[in-house]
Amino acid sequence: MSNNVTTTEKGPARSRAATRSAATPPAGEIGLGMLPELIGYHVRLAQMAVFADFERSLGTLDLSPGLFGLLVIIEANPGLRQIQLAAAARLDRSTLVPALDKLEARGLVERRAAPDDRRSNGLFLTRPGAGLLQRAKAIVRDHEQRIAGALSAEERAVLVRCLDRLAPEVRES
Amino acid sequence: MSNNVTTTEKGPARSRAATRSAATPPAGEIGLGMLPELIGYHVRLAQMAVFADFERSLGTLDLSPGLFGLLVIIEANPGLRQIQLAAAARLDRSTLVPALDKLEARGLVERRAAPDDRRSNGLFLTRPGAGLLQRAKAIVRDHEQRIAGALSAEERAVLVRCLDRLAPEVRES
DNA sequence: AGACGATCATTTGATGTCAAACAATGTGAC
DNA sequence: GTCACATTGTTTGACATCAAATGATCGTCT
Repeated sequence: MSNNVTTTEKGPARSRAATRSAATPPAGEIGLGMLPELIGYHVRLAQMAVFADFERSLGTLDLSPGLFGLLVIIEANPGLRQIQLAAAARLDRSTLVPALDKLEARGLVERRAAPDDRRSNGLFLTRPGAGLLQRAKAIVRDHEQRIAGALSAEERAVLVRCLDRLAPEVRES
Repeated sequence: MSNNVTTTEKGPARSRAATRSAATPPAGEIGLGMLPELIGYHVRLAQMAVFADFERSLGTLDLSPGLFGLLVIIEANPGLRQIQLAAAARLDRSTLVPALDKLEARGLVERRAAPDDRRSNGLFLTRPGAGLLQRAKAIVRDHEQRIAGALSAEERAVLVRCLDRLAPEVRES
């Protein structure tokens, strides 16, 4: 079965093939059209490269960039509610549930019933969680130097400032 | 309610809470710890903001940023093989399959059996696909102006050059 | 020619994400 | 006080993505 698709058409589509020679890239290279003119394209490539290195670095601790971010925010705000953590981490609150389940199952985070509101949980790092986070932070600082090593301190500052000014309409933070 | 924070801890967590005052956010605000010091954090926020605007802009044409990119690359390289498109778009070839299924179902793209290799398909824009892409490109140019409107041409160039120099070790392109 | 490994598209499974629906709880209007 | 509505965490469903396995085909080596 396999080929569901087009396959054996021979008819009208043929004419389009003629245009091909005109737009064909120089040789074995693949053209990207207007994509390199778009800032979002470069942002996406940078994001993928940075995250790949981030993930590889923290792999030894079995932490993803997302989980690391959650630990950092919880450490900075002990007792945080899930909905607040979701907002701070830019995640949907439903996305947070399995992530916290994982962290809690590993004994890194605790959900304690909030005293004033029985709907919500207060989030806390356990002692092992705090310890792991310290090691993770050191690794992340190394990672930061590695990925931004080609940029001077001033260039990094300029980069961050430009990034923060992108798409101001869409940012609610 | 709001202030989750310090307040009602009594147990062992208290010691940690002590260190907290140093890093405590001003008031009802939620602290982010070291995250804002990380370039990857700002890249991620920028990516989310840019893609949100991108998606909103192209929503009228029912195109996602990813599908738009595929159309652009196919237009620039008629007859491209799926594996080549996957590499150019930085997608796994298995991810490409449902995406092309969608584009083909909408009559925007054609998979034609390659003449020289019966394993692979040549990808082509249909006439409606090319027409839709032209409209999408115009929308994307508007989007580009909107998201980068706060940056001068020179700043944009600097931004892109800095982005492209991030994580050089991980980039194979 | 035949056989073995490589390559291409696809299928399947696992994961991360959002959105909608839900139950429990809180808040405000009356 | 009671009832309607809002909020919190969770469950479920849809979707994008990667990775591994599969079937068909290609290339090569002998």
